[in-house]
Amino acid sequence: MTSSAEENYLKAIYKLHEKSGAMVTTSALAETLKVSAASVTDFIKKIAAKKLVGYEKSKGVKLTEKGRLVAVNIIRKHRLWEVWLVKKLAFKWDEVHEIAEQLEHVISDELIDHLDKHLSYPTADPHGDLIPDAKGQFAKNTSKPLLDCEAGDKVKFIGVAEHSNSFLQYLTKSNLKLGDEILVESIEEFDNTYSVKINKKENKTLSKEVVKNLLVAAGR
Amino acid sequence: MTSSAEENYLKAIYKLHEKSGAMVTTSALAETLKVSAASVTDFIKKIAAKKLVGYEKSKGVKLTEKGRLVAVNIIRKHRLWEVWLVKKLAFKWDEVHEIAEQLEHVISDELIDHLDKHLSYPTADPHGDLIPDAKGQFAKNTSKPLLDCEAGDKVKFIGVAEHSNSFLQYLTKSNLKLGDEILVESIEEFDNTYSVKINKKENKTLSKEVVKNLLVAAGR
DNA sequence: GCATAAATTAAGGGATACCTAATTTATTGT
DNA sequence: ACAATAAATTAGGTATCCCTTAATTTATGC
Repeated sequence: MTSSAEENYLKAIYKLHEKSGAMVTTSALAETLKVSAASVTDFIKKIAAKKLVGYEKSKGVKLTEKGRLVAVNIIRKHRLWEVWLVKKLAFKWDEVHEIAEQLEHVISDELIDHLDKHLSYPTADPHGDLIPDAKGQFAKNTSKPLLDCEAGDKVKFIGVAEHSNSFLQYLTKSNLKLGDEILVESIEEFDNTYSVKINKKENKTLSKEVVKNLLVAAGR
Repeated sequence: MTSSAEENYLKAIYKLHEKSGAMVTTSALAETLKVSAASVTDFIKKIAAKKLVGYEKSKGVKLTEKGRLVAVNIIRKHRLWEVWLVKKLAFKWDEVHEIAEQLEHVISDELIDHLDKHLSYPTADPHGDLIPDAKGQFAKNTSKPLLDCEAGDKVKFIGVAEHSNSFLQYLTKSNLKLGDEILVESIEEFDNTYSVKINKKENKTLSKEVVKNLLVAAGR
């Protein structure tokens, strides 16, 4: 049995590791989970005793295979619920995170299997984040930031690297949606502002901040 | 804010009151919630302090209007989730209770509103139990036990008075579903066994135990 | 190697929901 | 009416969970 708190710690460790590739530090966890470092050390000892993480004192933690499975399963549930909320319940992509945060802790593998089927086995959530399969496997990630593109590139908008409501709402307001085709017409070298054409129609200028957080795949 | 435990107490009080019409006793609650009577007395004091129940020492409790709203809202959520599980996720009617028991505690009125709409505002759950509206109002209950019918009556099977898996599975095995037409052909006076015809086709013999728990409405 | 930052230990707090045992209060049969 | 019995309450805890501050130890950067 894993409690919600445990699941949240494991999820946080997974995501922090994903970002840095290294062992996850106590302070990073304290920061993301909004608790004191002492609480983190405490809690880590508990989940280490359960073999969910490997812990090297003063160095940090990393997930064991067992812990990784729990974390990935929570991520799977979270993302499937988000798909459901958007696709079936007509929520906006900036409205689903908090609700999915609760739904992800509901226990029933059967439920998730049925939900997965009901949604026709989606591979990405409404923000383009990949959904691992029931065995914890992710499809290969083919996305890169639009910032890595050059003038002349024609790509497809498939995800966001930043999930804040304000960014999501900015995109909505700008009428940018997953699936849109983006043609890079020119890049201002001075400030990395991108001039792009969306879906062969609309011209837009995107700041570096935005371009950094738009994830795209080679268009075709 | 109400915790899951509180919600479960309120729901239990609601249902026990519904059954007996009287104040709900400590021992009845202890029995349904599988805790000691002392724990119930303890807990009751807490929810009484929150004005969720009226408490008369040694007499019992009843819901205040505030408590009734919380209870009815939980019942609403539970039943809507059950509808969803059966209608959209293809669960059987004997598989949904435990899952709904978890989902009912997820907090978000918006979520429930959207779910309600997604399901086209159902008025009954998969067992025929009425679903209160967002204001806590139930439609008028028109059902009665088949036991109250007489030979010659033609009625419609619209609910069950007993929710155990074994009874639900018995009905499934017997190919009896909500919506079926039941014509009472004869009643054995000795043991209250009913001979009925289902959907103008199939003849069945139903024991008193079964007949007591089949809820029907005047057919037409 | 020392100053600073990060992590850990020690000691404990508060919330939640539960328990047993002892006692009090109600109910019921005669 | 009252003794016997059943129901409810009080007293006095326990366990778990997850969190805290303060003090100390361990690592790291210059």
